Amino acid sequence: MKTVETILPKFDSVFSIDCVIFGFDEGELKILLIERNVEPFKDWWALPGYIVEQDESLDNAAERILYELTGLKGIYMDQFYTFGDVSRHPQGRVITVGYYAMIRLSGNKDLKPGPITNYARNAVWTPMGELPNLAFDHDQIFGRAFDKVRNKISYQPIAFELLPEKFTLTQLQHLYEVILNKKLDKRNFRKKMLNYGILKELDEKQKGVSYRAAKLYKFDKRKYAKLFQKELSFGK
Amino acid sequence: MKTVETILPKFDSVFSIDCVIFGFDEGELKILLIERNVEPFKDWWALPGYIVEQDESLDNAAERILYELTGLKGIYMDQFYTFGDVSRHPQGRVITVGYYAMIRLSGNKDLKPGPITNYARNAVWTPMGELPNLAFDHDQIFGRAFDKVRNKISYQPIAFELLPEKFTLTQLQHLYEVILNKKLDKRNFRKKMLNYGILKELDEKQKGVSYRAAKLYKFDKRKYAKLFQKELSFGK
DNA sequence: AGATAGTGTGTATTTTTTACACTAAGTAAT
DNA sequence: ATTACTTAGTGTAAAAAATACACACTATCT
Repeated sequence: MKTVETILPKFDSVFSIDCVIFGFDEGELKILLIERNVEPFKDWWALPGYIVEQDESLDNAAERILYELTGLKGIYMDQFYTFGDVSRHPQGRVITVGYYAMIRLSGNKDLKPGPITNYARNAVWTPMGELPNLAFDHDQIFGRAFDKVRNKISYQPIAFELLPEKFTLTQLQHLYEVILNKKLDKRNFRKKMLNYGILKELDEKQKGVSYRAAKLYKFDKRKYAKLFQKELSFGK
Repeated sequence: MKTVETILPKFDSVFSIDCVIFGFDEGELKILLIERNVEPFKDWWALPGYIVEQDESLDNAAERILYELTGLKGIYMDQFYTFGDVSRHPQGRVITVGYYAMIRLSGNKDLKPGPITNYARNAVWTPMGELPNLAFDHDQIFGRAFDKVRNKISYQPIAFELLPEKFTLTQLQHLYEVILNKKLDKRNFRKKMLNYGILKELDEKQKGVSYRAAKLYKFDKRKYAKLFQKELSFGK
């Protein structure tokens, strides 16, 4: 640390955004990590993040960072916490605002691989079970993001952001199970989910599976909006 | 706004803390507001807040601001959101981290009146029903803090931070009613609250009331710690 | 034709939440 | 000491929500 500080210029105060970008693919929950190509923490894996420009709001900065990295716009993002320990960055005072985002990975044609900049050599969707130690306090940032998501999924329909537009109830249940880290009862899950009345049953079935194909459903935003006043409770 | 900008020096980027300080007294929920004595928004009411120093963490800064204003330490504080719109401060880019705090007002001997500095001419505990329009985006900040508290009180025992150490069940219920903004059933409330097993019944009774005195209770931190893994649900 | 793998469905039990009203205890006034 | 007043304190029944649990069906593959 000391060496780094003396080699690199010091700066005063900066704010940055760090993003925990969740993706769900083939039943697996992943997050997008970049491999740093600059000091400090060169060669470490880290959460994608960047300095907030003078003329952009925090929300815009988060969207911009996500766009630069994935080519996607209009993604669900949510601010969850701000990290401001004095020495969280070895080069100076950096206060960082944490955002998480949720992306449909399966069959998402718009999704570009992260552009390789001089600060990130690599961007990789990393399964939750295989996370390396991250640079700075990013382990802590990730932990808090995941806590927030786990909590939020229980009362807000954010799971749908991770699924393809048409999905089966089993896929939905698996996603809940992965995030909540517990098995749910199939019959009870379906009963509850269908009872909310926010799913639209389609006339279509799953394709390309070597067993009985399941019905496909869609999240019904209209119906959800109507129920919005009442807090729902999912997956508990 | 334009005038202010031209009179006062511009600065680049700063982060600040703004505090929503809740107090509960005689059945009334209040927040601590200061009356600004400097531009911009001179003479307006505002949330207490200040610039974060280079060498202090966000949490420390929040504690410091609270201490300077009330003389209290060790108060329950919680970060709830960070506000970063580009033009939220007319003089430059100020990103502000919102914290809320909870203080027992009734009989709190340590509580000093806020010191009058050159930036705040006055500090006043203002009942929730009588809030004026606030400076900057402080209305919005307050709103989010209150939402957070309303939500948090339903599953975490933060209400006790606002009550005196010894309190009656009716006082506790009133506090929930004020925060949740709805009447609760007396029998159901008591049943539920006592069932959690986190209250300790004392051998004492309320004094100085002109009617039958109620039993006093204490929040039992030990028992709560044991139950902590389970999420509790209060007041729903 | 049979093996395989996941789909889809109902009921009984327990737990939690809700609704609801009167008596008891202490204080204050006469 | 009687009375009026005000809040404390208590239980039960009904409704709603959560849980536990197992098997027949259907599509595909060989």
